[in-house]
Amino acid sequence: MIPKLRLFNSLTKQKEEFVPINPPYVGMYVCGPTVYNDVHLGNVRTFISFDIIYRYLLHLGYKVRYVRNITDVGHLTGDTDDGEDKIGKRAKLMNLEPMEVVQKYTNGFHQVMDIFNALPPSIEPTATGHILEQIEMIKTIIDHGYAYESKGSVYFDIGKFNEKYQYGKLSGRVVDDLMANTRELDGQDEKRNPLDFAIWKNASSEHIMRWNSPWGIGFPGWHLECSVMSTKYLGESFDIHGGGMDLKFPHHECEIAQSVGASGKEPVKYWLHTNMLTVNGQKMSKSLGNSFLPSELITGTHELLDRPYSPMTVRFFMLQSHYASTLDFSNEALSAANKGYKKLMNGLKLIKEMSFVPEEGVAQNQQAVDQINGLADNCYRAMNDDFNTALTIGHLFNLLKKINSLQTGGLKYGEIGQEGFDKLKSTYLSFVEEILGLKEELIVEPKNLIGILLTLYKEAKEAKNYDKVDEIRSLLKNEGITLKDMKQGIDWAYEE
RNA sequence: GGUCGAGUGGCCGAGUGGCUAGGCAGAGCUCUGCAAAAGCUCCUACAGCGGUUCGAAUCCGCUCUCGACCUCCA
Repeated sequence: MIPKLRLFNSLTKQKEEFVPINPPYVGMYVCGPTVYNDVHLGNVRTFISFDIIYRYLLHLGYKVRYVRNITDVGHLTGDTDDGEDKIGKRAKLMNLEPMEVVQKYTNGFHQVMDIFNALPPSIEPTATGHILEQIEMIKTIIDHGYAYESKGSVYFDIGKFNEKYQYGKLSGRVVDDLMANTRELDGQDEKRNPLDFAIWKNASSEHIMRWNSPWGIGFPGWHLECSVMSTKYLGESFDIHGGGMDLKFPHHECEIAQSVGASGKEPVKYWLHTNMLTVNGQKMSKSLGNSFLPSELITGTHELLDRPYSPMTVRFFMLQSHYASTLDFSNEALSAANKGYKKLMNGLKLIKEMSFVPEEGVAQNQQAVDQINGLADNCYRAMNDDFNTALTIGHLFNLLKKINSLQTGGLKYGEIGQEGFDKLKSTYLSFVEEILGLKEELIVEPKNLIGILLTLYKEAKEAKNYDKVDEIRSLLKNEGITLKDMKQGIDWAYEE
């Protein structure tokens, strides 16, 4: 008996059985990137974590609508209200339209997701594409009495909200404590309470990204888009909301407040938070200057790297830890992951080519069959326990031993029988490829392989081994490659 | 300062009361034209101190160390 899927709900701080609101449909919303510059590996980790969750839910047969937004409204660069926003600033710097900046980094983000083999979400809405809906939600929140206008901006009224609801319950904050700890910030005089946050912000003259609204020209608050787009595509209450730990407060807290303020309903059943990727024990972040870009990793050009690492190596490395644990990024750990990943891939290559061979006179080895079945169950058990990919991989390595033993003859096909073999093959394939999203990376360049064949061709020719010469020529011709014996030497061309 | 989390063998990293996690590195063996791969075996740890318990890495308390959030951040 394999226990059902359970996941750690940040809201209740407990592992709970996963029961969708409206099975077999599952709504999942994940906070996507702000596209004002390149995503780094810390960002990638979160998206890979949710990719696994998405893939596993699909594998279990759920009809998942996975919504991941693109934040393309520029939000303020710091805690001072100087009117400058990240995308606008970048646009000025690069002499581009803000939407060019947005497009550039959105494209880059998609490329990165692709090389790490993350499935695209079902819907990828943008904040700028939902300005009208955001204005509508602001109106509703104002109507409900949880927001007020002040000097062309609209603020969420935490004091009012907290009379009926509990602001801070997700991140464990207490409003009174927060009040005692607030700092002096610009623009606070517009607010009734320092904790109040902007859901619409009046645009200063230098602010490029701006829209008309009932409160004047401005732009929506950062937290609002997620409430709006999750509601639009998943409903007022949906199953899973995910994001990095660092978004828990204030972003997700504000999201809850806005959604509750608008609909009166609890928006999210299960909150999932991924932990940080660290470097030497410290959170990877741009401001600390310790972040790695995917491109620096693949080319090995980052100063902290002593060699390049492939995207799948990194994906595997990340899956060897649990999504809710911090993971430290280092050369040693990556090198170890690289070898482990290749070992797993060699198994994948083998099992794909293997098929059951009936053997006469070989007795079934019940222990081996039980081991295979047990390991297959363990893979599900591990994934069902809050998506424990690290443990799943451990079980896969044990299954791999069976595959290798079959290959070398240490274990006979007859011993495990057709059923045992099928179980081994289907489990390994579906967990490695479909669920963990790991794929083989053929690292050789086809042109280099052709070069090797040309060398053999040349040697055969020099040895006057014309049968071999003809064979090589004919084999290459089958692949659409013509050999050219010229005075200057041997070369090849695409067959015309 | 407030809130929360973490400290596991040479390294990474699972594990929440008793049962071999796993990977990498290291040692030995088998196989082998060479080389590799693979298989088998070994190395069996839980920050410190106390407590609960028949039994604790796992629960409780204290101490030390580290980190995250409290401001944009995956």
